[in-house]
Amino acid sequence: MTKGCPNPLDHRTRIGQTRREKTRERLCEAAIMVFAERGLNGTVIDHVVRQAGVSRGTFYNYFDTIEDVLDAARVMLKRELVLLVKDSVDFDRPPAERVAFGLRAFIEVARQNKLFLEFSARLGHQSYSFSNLLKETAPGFVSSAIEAGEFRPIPEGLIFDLMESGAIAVLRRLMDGEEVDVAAFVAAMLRVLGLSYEASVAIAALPVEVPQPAEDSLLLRANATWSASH
Amino acid sequence: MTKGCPNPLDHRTRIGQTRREKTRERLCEAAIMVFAERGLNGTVIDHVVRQAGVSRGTFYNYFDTIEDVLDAARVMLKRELVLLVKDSVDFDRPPAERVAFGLRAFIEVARQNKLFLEFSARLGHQSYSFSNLLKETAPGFVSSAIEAGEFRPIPEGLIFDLMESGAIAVLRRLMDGEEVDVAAFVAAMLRVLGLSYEASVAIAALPVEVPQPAEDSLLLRANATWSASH
Amino acid sequence: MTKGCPNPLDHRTRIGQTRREKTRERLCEAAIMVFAERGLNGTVIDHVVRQAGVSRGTFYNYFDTIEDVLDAARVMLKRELVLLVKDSVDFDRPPAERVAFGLRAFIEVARQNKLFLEFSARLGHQSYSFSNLLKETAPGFVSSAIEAGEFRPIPEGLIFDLMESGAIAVLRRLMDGEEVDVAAFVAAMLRVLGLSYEASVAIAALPVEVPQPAEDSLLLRANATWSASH
Amino acid sequence: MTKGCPNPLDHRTRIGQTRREKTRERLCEAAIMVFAERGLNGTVIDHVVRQAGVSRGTFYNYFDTIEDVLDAARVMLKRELVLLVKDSVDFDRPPAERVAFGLRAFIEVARQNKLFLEFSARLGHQSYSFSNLLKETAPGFVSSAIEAGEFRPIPEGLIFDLMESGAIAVLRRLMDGEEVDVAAFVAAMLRVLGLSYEASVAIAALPVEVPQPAEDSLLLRANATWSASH
DNA sequence: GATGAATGAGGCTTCATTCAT
DNA sequence: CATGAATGAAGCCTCATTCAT
Repeated sequence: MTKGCPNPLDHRTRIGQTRREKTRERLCEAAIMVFAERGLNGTVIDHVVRQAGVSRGTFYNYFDTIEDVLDAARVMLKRELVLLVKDSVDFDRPPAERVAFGLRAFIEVARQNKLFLEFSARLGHQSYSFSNLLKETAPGFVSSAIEAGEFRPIPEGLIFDLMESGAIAVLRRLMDGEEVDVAAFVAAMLRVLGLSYEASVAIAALPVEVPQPAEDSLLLRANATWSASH
Repeated sequence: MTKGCPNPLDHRTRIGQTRREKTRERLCEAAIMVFAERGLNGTVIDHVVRQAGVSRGTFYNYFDTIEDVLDAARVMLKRELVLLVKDSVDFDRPPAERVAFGLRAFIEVARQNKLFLEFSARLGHQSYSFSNLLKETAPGFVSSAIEAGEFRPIPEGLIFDLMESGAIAVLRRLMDGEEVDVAAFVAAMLRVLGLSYEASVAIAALPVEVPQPAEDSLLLRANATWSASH
Repeated sequence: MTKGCPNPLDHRTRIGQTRREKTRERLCEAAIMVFAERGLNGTVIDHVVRQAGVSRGTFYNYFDTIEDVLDAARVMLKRELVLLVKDSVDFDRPPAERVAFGLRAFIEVARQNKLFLEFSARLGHQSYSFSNLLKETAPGFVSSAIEAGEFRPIPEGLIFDLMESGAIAVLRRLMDGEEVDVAAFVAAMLRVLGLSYEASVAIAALPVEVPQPAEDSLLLRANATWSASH
Repeated sequence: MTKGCPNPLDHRTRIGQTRREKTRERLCEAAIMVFAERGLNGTVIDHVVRQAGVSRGTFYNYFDTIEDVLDAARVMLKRELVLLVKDSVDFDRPPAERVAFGLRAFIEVARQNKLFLEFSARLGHQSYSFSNLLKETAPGFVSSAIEAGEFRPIPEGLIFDLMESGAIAVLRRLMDGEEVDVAAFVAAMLRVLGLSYEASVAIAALPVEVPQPAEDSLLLRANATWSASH
């Protein structure tokens, strides 16, 4: 209550927590870069701490295993991606278009963000996964569309699995530098959902606006740091 | 001692090669079992040689790295699978049915052979892969069907990727003990190829005969040994 | 605010010293509990500061090493024990009875105070030691009794060593939950001092009143806290 | 069965086992030296392997922890000591003399073998222990003597504990370079067993022949190596 | 060829200690 | 004084690889 001299303990605590949070983020960012480059199995704690510029001991103040930091990194990435993809989808459009835009937005973000591409492709289904993203972005979305007669019946778990595993297969090709017909992939998924061949191709061909990550986003910052050294 | 064996060196050589081949197979079999249980990263050479009942040094007489023995094991498995799946497909049937039968045969073999299921699901796209299998079983098969108007246009690489990644996703669910609607998966793939929803569902529902591996096949022998200890 | 406190600096200093002393005691108490549980080698500074509820850095304001805090704790315990055992010994009794009472009082205190038992048994001869206690309680006591013809000649150092090492062996058995014939131990020590078998057994069998630690003693407080979590 | 060419496998196996046993002994010997110098807690695996002149990895081919090698070393030492002390005791002598000779032999061996002294004193009751030695050398020996009326009643466990803890206290004094009246200690133990003061002193004063370890004994070899570097 | 003991680089983990706030 | 984040030395342990028999 004393003006001009708030509880010094609180102050110290706040400072400490801020610093703590910052270090944690540095570790996650570093982990993303290392994972992107070496995959989960090629990554050891030493790589991460060196990339983060902290000491080995510091790592253990925040995580117990290399998997733990991957989990944390995944969560951070996912948070940003959900926002990003959500932005790119117009909720007034019919379900098929929303699926098409979401898938393409996801792939385009990866295509334009090499770090993210490597991370997602390499980590495969262990990484942030599209199906989870879809579930979080729009839970029950497919089911309702099926009930509404927009899609034909298919188990929701299956369509999520196919989208995720398919998207990762696409990213893997992109990472290897191969040409990929993204529209064909999107159209295929739409047919899985019951659309006719013609409709699937038409909707998959609609122009899509690729969402741009915010200037200060983890995605952009990490990509910048990472690209600098490649 | 052997009548009609003029050159003892030849004999010894032949005997030696037989023994050599047998040891190699033992190592591969052992590797499959260990990989099925622990995945690629959990597996170390010691596990394999102990399972095979040979000495550590012997391993290096046949392979250089743990990946090498995995490769060899993959090849052996694939050889058996190609035969198995080929058997189950009647080449007089229309392409859609052949795709449906092939996919289902593959999944059913895995469902009935726990060792193979674990191996394929765990190794994921690193394992023997379905798309490779498809390519080897019937190269150009999809393209011709497209040209013949049986399927609608789609890049051959893409459809292979989707089938492989989708099939592995299915196996992973099976391995986790989840219920999987295999027919729905097969129907989805048929729609990707351009069939109508009704046709896809109808063909996916056709009864399929699961091919049985030969008594002395690697698949069956290894599965028996492995199941004995689980 | 305090009436009759002319020099605020003195006041602050005094307050500070009080606080300082209290923190020091908290650390010692905590150390005793941790040592009792994990022994010297299993104990790390972190355990102690967490038990004491202070920060890691604070530890270094009071001690340099983990051994230092053990030393301090030992001193505190010993101070209390000397008083306790002294109370239980009637100085008008003959030397043999005083030895018997002292030994039994010591062992009974440990028997009734689980924390102290674990601490003493685990730390062994590194802990507060009985021979030191004896020396401090009654220096020269044995020598005089020998000169007075109450005991038979034996090097004072040796008898102290035997009592200490023997008592700790007894405590160790108690800690392991074994039955221990304390009277037999006491009688044995009396025979070492030259008493006849019959006399030793008779005196060791005399009823002894176990001294009770004061309500606010370190012994009782720490034991309470510690017992609460076991 | 073939003369002149016994099974080569057997031969190799035998060679291997011999080598294996030798390395194991080297590690134990090394461990004894290191423990003697630094105690259990000051000893780390690196010290032992360096002393043994083998690689770090080799250690793990034989033991899992530093405690394990201590156990093994204890067993080896004990085996030698049992023989040594047994030799020094004339089984025709009365029980009191046998106890006296055994105790003195043990202490004299330690006094003349610096390595063994340090090892026993430092490891304390964790080390090879006298009471175990006594139990193994002559199980039930004390009980029978009590029944025969040679000693007075005392729990066997207690007398063993007192002898062990007392002997170690004596060794500790010796290690610290203090003068120790070994005869007084032995006499004390005899009085514990019920002998009169005069008898105890008389028997403890009997001349004792110190047993000499065999030339190729672990005790002598290790002591030589160790003394060379002190 | 087969064997398995020995090796040592590489990664993991703990914990005493420092120091800015 | 108290705090706790950061540090890095020190020890632990695994495992691919070599090599004498």
